[in-house]
Amino acid sequence: MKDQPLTIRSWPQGILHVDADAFFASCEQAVHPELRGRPVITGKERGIVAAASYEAKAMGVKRGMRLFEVRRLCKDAAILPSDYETYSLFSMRMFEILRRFSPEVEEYSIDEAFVDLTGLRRSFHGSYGMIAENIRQTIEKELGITASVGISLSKVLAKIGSKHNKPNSCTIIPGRDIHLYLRPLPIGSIWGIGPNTAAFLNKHGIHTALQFAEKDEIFINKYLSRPYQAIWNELNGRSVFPVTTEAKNSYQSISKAKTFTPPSDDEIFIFAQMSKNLENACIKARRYNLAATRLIVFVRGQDFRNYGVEIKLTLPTSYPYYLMGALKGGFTKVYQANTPYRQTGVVLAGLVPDDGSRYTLFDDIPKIQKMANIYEAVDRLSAKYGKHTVHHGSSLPTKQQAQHEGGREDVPLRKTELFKGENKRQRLGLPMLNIKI
DNA sequence: TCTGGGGTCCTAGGACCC
DNA sequence: TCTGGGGTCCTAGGACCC
Repeated sequence: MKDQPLTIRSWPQGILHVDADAFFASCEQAVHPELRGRPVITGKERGIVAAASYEAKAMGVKRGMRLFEVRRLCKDAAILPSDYETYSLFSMRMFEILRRFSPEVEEYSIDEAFVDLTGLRRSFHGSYGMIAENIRQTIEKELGITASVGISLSKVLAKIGSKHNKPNSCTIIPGRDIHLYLRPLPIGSIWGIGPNTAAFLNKHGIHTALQFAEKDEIFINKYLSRPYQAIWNELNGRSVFPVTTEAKNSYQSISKAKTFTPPSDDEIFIFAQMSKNLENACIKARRYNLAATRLIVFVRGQDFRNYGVEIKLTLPTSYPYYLMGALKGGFTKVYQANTPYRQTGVVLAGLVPDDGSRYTLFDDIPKIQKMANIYEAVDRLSAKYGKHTVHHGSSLPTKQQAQHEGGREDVPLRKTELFKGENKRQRLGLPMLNIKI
């Protein structure tokens, strides 16, 4: 077999998973005490439920539900726009609490973390279960939000634990009890097993997590790829996924997509959405000092399928000015006239550190330097006066549309000299800067 | 069930080389 | 020109996650 054997740690682990309960909604309730005990929903800005408090869930509200449906289900629901800055603060404070217990904390997402407690029982004078319960209580006491924790021998088992008795729960899964927890769980509910793999396993008579865990290694290695072999080991109490401490400070790719309701077949409008996506993605890339070597342009039609092309860039860049030509080219390939689209998106891929040293003999270095200066200024202005204070003229038609829809971008626009003849230039794919005053 | 906006990693297969 | 073995790199696309 060409595959390397999986590395399995041979000593017993104490892996904790922390999962905040209805995180966004809980943060709102912690900040606004008058909302406690009431159904709270966030996601107002997108028109769908991003998070629902347990009071709202009890009334049948689900993630992704349209807000008009929510209003029908519970009239007294507080529907709020998502306030990511506040949630990030709560998130950081939660991680800070966890680091008091162990330096090995993996910030898995805004509301989830893994903590490796292996070897710490002695210093806390108690069992892993007691440490876990202590962590849960500290979060509740200090942050005013609740979390569910699970502790076991591996990350996959810890995840099962935190989900077991949500909300506000602490579940310990010792090695000898693993089978009790796995028996009732459908295989598709296991972290890392999606609908496709679940369907495949069902065909082989595997329906529960326990049946999967009990399957012999020969079967697992013959029919499944490495990630699933790893899950199989983890379910059997053999830890293979390490708790990774490094904070995320880079990206493989950066994407931006926007769905519009209703769908549109207006080429100018759709391209403007693209252009805006590109600018947003570039802003993020510049913030992390990254430059793209590939640009992916895609649209999604009413059939919910994505149609995209990938364009290789001659020079790594994070400046829309240099990407506008590629964007236009990609768009022309992907866009079909008289077809309604519901979404556009771009992906900046093949990201490399933007150290400014990647030029060839033929590049116009003074011009590149000038662009760098311009965008540096753009980023500074945006930081000071808000996103898109300065943007490309080709992104403008989205604003007009937003006004029609009564969207949030209702700042009146004043056209400057630069902005004249927008459509013509835009059709030609010429990049432009438009200054919003 | 198909909600929306981010992401990651893995694998198979082709191109190319010796 | 084809035969065969073997390796590496890249890309497209699949599958999952929150």
